[in-house]
Amino acid sequence: MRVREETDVDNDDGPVESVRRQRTRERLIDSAYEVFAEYGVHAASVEQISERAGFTRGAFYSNFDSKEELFFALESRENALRLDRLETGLQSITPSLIDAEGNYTDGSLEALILAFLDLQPDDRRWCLVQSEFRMLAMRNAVVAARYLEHQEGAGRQLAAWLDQAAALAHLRFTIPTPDVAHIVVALYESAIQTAVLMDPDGDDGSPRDLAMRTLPAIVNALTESIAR
Amino acid sequence: MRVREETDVDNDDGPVESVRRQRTRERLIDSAYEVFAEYGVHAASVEQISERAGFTRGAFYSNFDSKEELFFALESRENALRLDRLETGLQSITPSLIDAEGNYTDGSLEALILAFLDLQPDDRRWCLVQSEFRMLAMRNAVVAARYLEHQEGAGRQLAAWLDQAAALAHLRFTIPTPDVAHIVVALYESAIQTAVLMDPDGDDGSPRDLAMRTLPAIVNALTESIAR
DNA sequence: TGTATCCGATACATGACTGTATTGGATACA
DNA sequence: TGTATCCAATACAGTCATGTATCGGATACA
Repeated sequence: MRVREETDVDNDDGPVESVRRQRTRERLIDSAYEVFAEYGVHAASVEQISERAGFTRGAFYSNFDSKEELFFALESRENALRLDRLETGLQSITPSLIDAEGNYTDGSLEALILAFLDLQPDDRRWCLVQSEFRMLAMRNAVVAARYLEHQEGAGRQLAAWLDQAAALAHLRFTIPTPDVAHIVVALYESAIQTAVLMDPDGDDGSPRDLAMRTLPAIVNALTESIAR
Repeated sequence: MRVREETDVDNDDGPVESVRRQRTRERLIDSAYEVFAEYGVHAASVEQISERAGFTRGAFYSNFDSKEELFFALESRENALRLDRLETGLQSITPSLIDAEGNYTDGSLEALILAFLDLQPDDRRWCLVQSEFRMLAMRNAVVAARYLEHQEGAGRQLAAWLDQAAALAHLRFTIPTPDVAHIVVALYESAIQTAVLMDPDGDDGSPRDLAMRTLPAIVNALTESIAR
């Protein structure tokens, strides 16, 4: 039976996990991120992933039961990270809507949308991995539930922020805010995908033109000012 | 050397092709449509595809060089078919914008958008296969060129129709029409994907709610009436 | 009906990936 | 420094898919 080591860290999932083991897992997940993006989940082999992480398959099977489990671990880690970033990012750009005297700056909702778009690191890798996850979800109800849950979480967060920003600007949306959030997300994702398609090697964040051009216009068109 | 048979059909690609061979190819493509949608291009095996078509792998390798070639043949066939359907569909719904006396019916642009959405057979299978193709394209520049070419073709067609419909209704778009077309396509595809995610087995065409709800509102918000 | 050609079926060789069972080096701690 | 435990490396067996080379039945046509 395993005896607890002093360096062990108990973070509530599973009984106990050594730091060494945690590091190995992290490196495997990092590697999986690259390999999955490059070849796809199905085409990637356990050996490729292990090798790129500097291990053999032995290490892999000592830490994960299957390639799919590793993929889910990758998704969990990245989703949590991005949700965090979204939250802090939205908080950081909201204040720019009102100036020092507490007056809202007219027409700046569009500017906020642009700021929001700039928050998103449009990582080619993330787009690919996310697309893989969506495909998996479209064929498996359990995975779909996971996918939709995260998607809705992000959507709610964005909707809440949109409501707050609109209120500050004395505006209101002419369609339900959650729908606006969905539109923003859908157009943003479509734009990222198109960017990846047009420039498969580009890691620069520039070619999100479509979303940058159209989203502010749409959001603007979908608001009306509140009589106060 | 092959001697031309009377039943042969020469349709300009490749020298000559017997009807028997054509039928075999069609059946293999039909089968591939199902199997690719069910398991994905990579997970599907040549044997699965051949078997479901009622052949062995011998037939497959006699007709295609690789699984990928078969996939491209499938895409070509379906893309052509759908582009055709889109064209005739758009033509058939435009006249409903003006009544017998030649007067345009007010506010019916939204109705046309709804009619357009109803045109699209939101096939779960097609969504899956198309997603597979997009993924392949995101990893391969040659495939990407193919994908974008078709996408732009459909976009141009839709944009032209939007312009025509707007003109009949004495409206104009406040952003470039191609952008409007992109928005329509992006939101529509997003809605289909969500529908597949929420109901993996459903073949009924109902849950495109998001697109149905929001697109008319967006298109309406992005138009202004022309002074005449 | 006879025969040449076509085309799909069959058999085989090969390679790749998986998962497990075991080993040996590294690590933590007295 | 000694020792128990851990964890990744290694070796191995088994499965599955691929692609090719060959065979034999079906088809077209005289």
